[in-house]
Amino acid sequence: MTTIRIVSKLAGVSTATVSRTLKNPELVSPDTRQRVMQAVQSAGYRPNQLARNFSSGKAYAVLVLVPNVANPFFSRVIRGIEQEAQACGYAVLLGDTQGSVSREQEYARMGLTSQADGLIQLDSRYPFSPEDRELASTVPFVNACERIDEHAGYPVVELDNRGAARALTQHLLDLNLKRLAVITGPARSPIVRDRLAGMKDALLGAGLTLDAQAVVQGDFSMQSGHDAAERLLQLPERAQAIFCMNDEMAIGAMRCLRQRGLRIPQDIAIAGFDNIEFAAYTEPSLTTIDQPAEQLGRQAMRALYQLMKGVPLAQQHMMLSYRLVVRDSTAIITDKK
Amino acid sequence: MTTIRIVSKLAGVSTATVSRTLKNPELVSPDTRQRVMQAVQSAGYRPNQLARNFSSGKAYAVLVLVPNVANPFFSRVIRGIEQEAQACGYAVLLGDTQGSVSREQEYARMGLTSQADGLIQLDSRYPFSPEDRELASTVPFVNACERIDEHAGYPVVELDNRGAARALTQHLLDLNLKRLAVITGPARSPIVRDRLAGMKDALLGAGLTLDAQAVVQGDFSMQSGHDAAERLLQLPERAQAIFCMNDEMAIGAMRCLRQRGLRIPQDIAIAGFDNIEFAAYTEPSLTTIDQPAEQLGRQAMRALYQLMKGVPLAQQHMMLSYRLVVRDSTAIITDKK
DNA sequence: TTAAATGATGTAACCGGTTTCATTAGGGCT
DNA sequence: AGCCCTAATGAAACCGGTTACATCATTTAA
Repeated sequence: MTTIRIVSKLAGVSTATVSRTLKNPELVSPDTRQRVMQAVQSAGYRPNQLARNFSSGKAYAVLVLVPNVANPFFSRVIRGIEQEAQACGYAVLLGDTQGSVSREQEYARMGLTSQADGLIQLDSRYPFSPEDRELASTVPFVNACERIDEHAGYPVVELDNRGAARALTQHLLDLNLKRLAVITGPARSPIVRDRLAGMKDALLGAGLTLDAQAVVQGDFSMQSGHDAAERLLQLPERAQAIFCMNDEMAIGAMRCLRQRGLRIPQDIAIAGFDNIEFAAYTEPSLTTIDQPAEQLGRQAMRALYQLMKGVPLAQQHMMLSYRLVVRDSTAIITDKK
Repeated sequence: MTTIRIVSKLAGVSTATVSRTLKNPELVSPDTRQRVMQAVQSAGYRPNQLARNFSSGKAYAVLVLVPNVANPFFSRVIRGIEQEAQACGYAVLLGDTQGSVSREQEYARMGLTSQADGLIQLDSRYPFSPEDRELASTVPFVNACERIDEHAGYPVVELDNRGAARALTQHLLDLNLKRLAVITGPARSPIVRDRLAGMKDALLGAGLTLDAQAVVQGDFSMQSGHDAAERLLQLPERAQAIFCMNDEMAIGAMRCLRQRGLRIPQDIAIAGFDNIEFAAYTEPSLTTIDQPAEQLGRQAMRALYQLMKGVPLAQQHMMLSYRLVVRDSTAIITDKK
């Protein structure tokens, strides 16, 4: 391997000068600069990044913890993170935790060993193991999309989930649909609670309440949406609309409803959340809340970058706004008064 | 930061002994070992991975180049890579190239600067820039899913695309469908050519040929599938079945057909490729070729691991087998003779 | 004319592990 | 007792950059 010493010999200068030529050319006289560049060229020299990192004590890499890269929403968030990271001169280390706490903790350790300069967690858990907590307190950390439960205190970039759920519910109410059902995600998830709260906000405003039986839990998978819809159909009184807490579950639910011969939205309306690309291509197309996934990722990375530079964040809690996307799955004609 | 020297002081031994205790405990006497572990504990010592990497000359990281992480197929492949990498003690660096050659080359450079010990390319291009080629020849490299065009010579892990396309086409022919159309991907892609060849194999076997007009090019996006279907419908004679080279385009095409009031599969059958999760939830559900995406990823990572260890590969060309998944989009009842 | 400031470059320490080689102590054998 | 072998440990080099500090030449200011 060609090292800086070889190049310095070739150019007849010291290693310091070679280093300077490459990093701060303005500190070197023009003709020395030229001689060095010449030597770099002819030797095919590439500064060893490992040595640079070691020397600077930085890895120039951030670790992204995600429960599942194959999830269409998360993968978009990661895309956003990646773009911003690239722009900041950072590489992205991927940590697919598969929802496993131990894998998460194992990955998180990379923050303590300087393998990653910062962490972005897309799940609702503080990733460090209890015994690592104290050391971990100095590791730049940002939480995105999901909010960490517990006693918070971590920077978080998320959607206005409550507001979004409220707006979506209001949309359903505006269609004169009064008996609403909801397919939630895992109960431990703070965003599920936020969205539920938003839904109740809107119902309350209309003088309605949510029947406990009409709240069914899923796990954000299509299959679970399908199963949840099945359970909802067994209730004595059929809901007029189902609000699903992500698009995948809505897609699963829609399939179940169609199999039962129900027409969407005439017999029952459906709404999702996220606005994944497929939502526009379902039959019927899916009304949903658009989450600016890439934006969320970029914003999280930007915040992390601040932290890594040692700049305190202007605000710990960054909330991005949603957009209601009305499509055919709630296309009901009402006579507006 | 706690360093190995601090720990060595604490334990009253040399740094060498601390290092040995952590990496080769059997070289250290039991009571020294205990004393060192004690010191490690009380100091909260974590060996700096940056220093380890530098010292060993390895980054213990592999770079994955992907045109788009948000693609459901690629993200599954990445999942497979990640799992296997984790098992091999390697981290995964994500390089989303967005199809841009320059981003690709910029990332590939990480292989030359020791930031990554190996590369996996999921696109059909050799990622190094022309001036880097010579140096790059020593960088462990594996190509997966897509095959690099040119003068090959790189290890590749891919599906038996030709066989799969042949089987799928045969399935359509068995349903007594004779006028077939196809929505392809970008013409430069070798897998597109392979699949086209497989399709022609089957047609030839049935004494049929593919009408040049019935071959329409897409770009693997849903929108392009929609548009391509539109074009196919404008042909004088309507095809009886459309073979789409991925599921997304099939989904786009299906949407177009339904908008035109055509029934699937009665009026026109549809088949996709990949078997992404959504294929089972479309209306009607989609007949497709199942690609073992995670498998492809794992296999690619395993091959790369071999190369990084310096073990030559038993075979340069690894082909995984497909599985035909018949669903409703080709559910046509035929009277079997 | 001389002191001080500036610019260009070199020397060598440094980052935090790993590892080679040397040294020492202890055990077994003749 | 004397020798050899092995196990345990330490001293120090090393990995390849970066950078603080020293040095020297040249210019500027007084």
